[in-house]
Amino acid sequence: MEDNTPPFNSIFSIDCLVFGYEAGELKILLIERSEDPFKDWYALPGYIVQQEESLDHAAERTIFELTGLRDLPMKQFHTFGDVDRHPKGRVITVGYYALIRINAQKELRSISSMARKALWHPVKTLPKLAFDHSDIFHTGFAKIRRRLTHQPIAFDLLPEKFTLTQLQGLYEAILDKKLDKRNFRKKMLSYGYLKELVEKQRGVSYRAAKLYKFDRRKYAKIFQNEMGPSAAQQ
Amino acid sequence: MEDNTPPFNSIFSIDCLVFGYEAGELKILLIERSEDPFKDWYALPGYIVQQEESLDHAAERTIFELTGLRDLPMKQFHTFGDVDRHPKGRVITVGYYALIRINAQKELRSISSMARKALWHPVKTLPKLAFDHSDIFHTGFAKIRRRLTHQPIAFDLLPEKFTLTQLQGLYEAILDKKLDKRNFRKKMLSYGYLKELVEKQRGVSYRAAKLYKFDRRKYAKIFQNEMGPSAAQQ
DNA sequence: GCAAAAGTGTTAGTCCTACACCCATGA
DNA sequence: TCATGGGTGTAGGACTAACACTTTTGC
Repeated sequence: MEDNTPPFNSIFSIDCLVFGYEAGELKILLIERSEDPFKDWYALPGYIVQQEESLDHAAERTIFELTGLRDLPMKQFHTFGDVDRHPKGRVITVGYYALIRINAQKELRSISSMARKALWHPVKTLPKLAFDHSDIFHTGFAKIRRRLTHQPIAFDLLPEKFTLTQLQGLYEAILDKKLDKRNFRKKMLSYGYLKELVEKQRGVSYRAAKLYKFDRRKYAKIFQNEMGPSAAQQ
Repeated sequence: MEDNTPPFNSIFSIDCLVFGYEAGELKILLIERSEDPFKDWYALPGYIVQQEESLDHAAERTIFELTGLRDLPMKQFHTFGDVDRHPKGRVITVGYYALIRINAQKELRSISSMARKALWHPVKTLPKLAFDHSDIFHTGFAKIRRRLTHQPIAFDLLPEKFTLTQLQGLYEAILDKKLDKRNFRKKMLSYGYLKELVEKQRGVSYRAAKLYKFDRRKYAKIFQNEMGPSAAQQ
């Protein structure tokens, strides 16, 4: 790692875990760094927080600039402040996560001059990341896994209309274990916030499955007290 | 609020929620500010994070300087970074909490020149706090309430030896609701991490209750997977 | 002996888990 | 007609919630 830029004093930044789900796999958005330190390494997309900008805003801006998506429910999960986490100076970073629908059509933009490109990478086979980004990933992913059981965050990853089997596949990908089909369906439907559509799956060479929608309105009514991150945005 | 000190640029700080339990009440450590802004207001004890100091270290230092207690399990819970949360400049602050045993003998020291004194204040009747400290309090307290049901954090607040009724009183103080005596005892004992002592309560004018200890070793064995904050320190 | 808290079981309802077969569809 | 996933019910065990009386102790 060569480095000839001058050192700096304290700054803060945000780093984002952006999860997506594609081809039955859970993926995360990474950038490939084009500058030292950690030139050519993969890293989490991150940004320095600007003087007149809240943390939440910085996180949303990062996602927007990478994916073109606005108003995503970004959630803070932990702040990393070890003295030596950045070789060039003191950087305290706030970890955020978002769960989004991958839009295969839309091209990813590089987030800054530091990044050669951005890409979706399966979480199952993540390489070592720059800085302490591997730690950040593990901390955040563990949090999401715990949250999944209590809050309806999975729907942010799926297309608007989905089958119960797709939903189950997603749960299995996040929790990394097989679930029982009958129990899973019973439980999901018992929550009462899935809306069954008349529309069915099309273009499959087997019995077409019913499609469902996540009904935010119903969810909010049912769980008025313990608001989930998805519900929080309305 | 008068203020004639010069403004500053970005700095980071930590603010601590230090909980204690005394006389059947849940209390929190506050300082009374002796300087503008928010002169004479109550505030959370907080500190600026020094250049060569990790966030965790700054939090532990704060507690040590106020209470003389070392090596407490300080836990980060959220970071607050709104642009205008401090009238004198940009201050991003990381919220930490700790649960400790109040030692009535030991006098509290003021944490800095900014604070006239430090005191234990019941959480039930908290006044408005300086800056956004009321928000910080509510966010952190909500987190602890949720955590209490899953993790054995209550024992940090009690004396080493305690009765089941004392333990129940503490749970009731934190959750702010009455619990059923028989069910509470059954459940607590079923966890298997309470050690019954031969020693009994003394000096009470009614049937003396059995004393118990929280057995960290047993707890760690039973819940090797999902480590709690108390277990984390060994 | 009285006041005050300690201590103790059972029942009904709910939730969780494990488990296997027939159905509808397109190729 | 076959391959593929879609869709369905039950029974046993575990956990939860509700509920009231007797025991021990110090004064």
